[in-house]
Amino acid sequence: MVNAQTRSTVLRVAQEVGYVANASARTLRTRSSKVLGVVLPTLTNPVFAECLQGIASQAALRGYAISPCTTEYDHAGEDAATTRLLASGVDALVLVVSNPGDSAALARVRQAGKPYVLAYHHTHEHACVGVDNTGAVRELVLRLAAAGHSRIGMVTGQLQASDRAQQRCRGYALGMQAAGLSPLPVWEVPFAATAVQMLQHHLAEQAPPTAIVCSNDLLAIRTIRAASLAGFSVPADISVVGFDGIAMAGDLTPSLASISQPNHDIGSACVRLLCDALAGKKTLAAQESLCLPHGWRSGESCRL
Amino acid sequence: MVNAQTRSTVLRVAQEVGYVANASARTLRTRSSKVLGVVLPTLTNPVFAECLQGIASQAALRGYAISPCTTEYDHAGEDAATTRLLASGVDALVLVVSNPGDSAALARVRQAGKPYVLAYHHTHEHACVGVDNTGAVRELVLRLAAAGHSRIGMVTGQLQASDRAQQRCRGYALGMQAAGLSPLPVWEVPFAATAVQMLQHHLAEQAPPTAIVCSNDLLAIRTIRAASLAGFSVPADISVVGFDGIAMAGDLTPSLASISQPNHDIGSACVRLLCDALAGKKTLAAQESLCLPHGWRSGESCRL
DNA sequence: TTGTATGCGTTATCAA
DNA sequence: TTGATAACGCATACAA
Repeated sequence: MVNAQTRSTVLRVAQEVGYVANASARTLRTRSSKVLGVVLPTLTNPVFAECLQGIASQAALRGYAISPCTTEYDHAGEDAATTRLLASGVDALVLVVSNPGDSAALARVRQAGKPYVLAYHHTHEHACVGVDNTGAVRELVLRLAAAGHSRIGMVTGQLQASDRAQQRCRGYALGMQAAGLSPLPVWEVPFAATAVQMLQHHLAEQAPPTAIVCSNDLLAIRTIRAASLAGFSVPADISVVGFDGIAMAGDLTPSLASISQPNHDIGSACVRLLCDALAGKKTLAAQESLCLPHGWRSGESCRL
Repeated sequence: MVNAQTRSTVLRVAQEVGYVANASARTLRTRSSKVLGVVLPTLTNPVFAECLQGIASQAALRGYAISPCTTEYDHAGEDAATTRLLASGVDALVLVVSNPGDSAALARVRQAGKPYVLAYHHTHEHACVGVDNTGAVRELVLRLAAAGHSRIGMVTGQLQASDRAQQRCRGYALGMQAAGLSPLPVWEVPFAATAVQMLQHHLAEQAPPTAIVCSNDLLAIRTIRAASLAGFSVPADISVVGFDGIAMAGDLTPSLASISQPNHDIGSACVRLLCDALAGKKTLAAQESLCLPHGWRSGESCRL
């Protein structure tokens, strides 16, 4: 309700003097920052970087800025990141935590009363967007078994640092059971570079697996390296499969076979849920959770 | 200047009611947000993710939060990111742009009068923290020549999207000249997945190079794939060297040889410069620029 | 359609 | 050492 004449004049002058609205003042007054907080374990794992791209582009579409924070897989880091974001006045949060069950950070967010959604998780206690980790691995193990593999192994990162890893290991156990095979002990390795040595050591066992399922792509890359160092050829001696479907997988040699997650879509779906909730001034219910379909990215690392 | 008694009471009550200072109000009043803006091309290239880690940890140490933004190597993206960060009230900026020479974003920052520093760049017009791109490649080419390579090629991403790439190509030219070799035409490929096909096509030429220098590690990974698809063995037929020294390089098979940059340190050095400038209420001069030493990460991909 | 006053939560200034 | 008051820049409600 302003004269077109006046409007254009104001706009022109604003342009001329390079006026930009002060976000802090606006936030203070409106009690809404138009910023979404994002809590991720790390950005050096491309999975999360890809997801963040999805978050960023969708947020931009809906007129929101984002504020990403990493926890480095650390419990205290999760807490620090959430506290900081909450204090900075974000309107809502996307989180990837170690374990939603015992997360102090999550409790804090919940208490703050802001809408939030967990990415990559899968629990009935919170609104989540992810894939069926357990089902995906179970299905893969069955396919490997059908292809003739009987000694199928599993490699995972530190289980306590990720409920996703736990679910994937569960899928391994279920798959082996369904295939009538006896599961091998899961190889749990640290995130550090020592993982390769450790895997190499495991592979030196008599009768190593002929197929190895890894709980993420970065681990799969290290498993391939360990196999190579141990004198095995991939996939001739050992098939290796990852989980995540990071973009780089297809550029590796051998190309990496992987259960792929729609990382970009997981991110954008999270933002969509949050923005819809914010638009309706509602908080997000666990019922709103989305289980997105996983895919299969075939690759030379796996004989199937 | 407050009674210790009063102080503790206030602190206790604040704790009890879960008081957290409102960042927007504080920023509005003090005209200082204690936030550093970070403008990066992308986070799906691990180089920048690693650098961001360095930025984040150093910033935390100095009591600053960070606000990262990606441009996706887009000129308009640079502009949008900078505008947004400036409006959001950051105290200073770390930037990685396509080309400092013609960057509208940089002009904007400069005009805003906030301290800023360019990461990975190397120019006398601005405060920079980076490595000697040209010298590093030149030196490598000489070493390759000394090892008996005479057909040495160069692969780069889109030159206009990165002055670093331009400087590295220049290093290639200088190195070939110094070695008394005639430089081959530089292979410039897009960031897209079609890069592999393109490289494969190039490699099908009669007498392909026996050594290829790539302007970054992601390209080197694709070059190795292209070589493999074209029927060449790395490094038996072709040696491949990257640039960046991303952490993952050592986990690949073959492990990737690379000119390594101290990505973490580049990030933390940027923050150190900015915080010192902020503490002294000064702006940053180009004289403050830092040229950090590059390294050589040997790897199986290169016969040297 | 335009102008004016008030308050968001904090810090800084000044008086007590 | 403490308490009261103004101002940061914006949005809103209301008056003109």
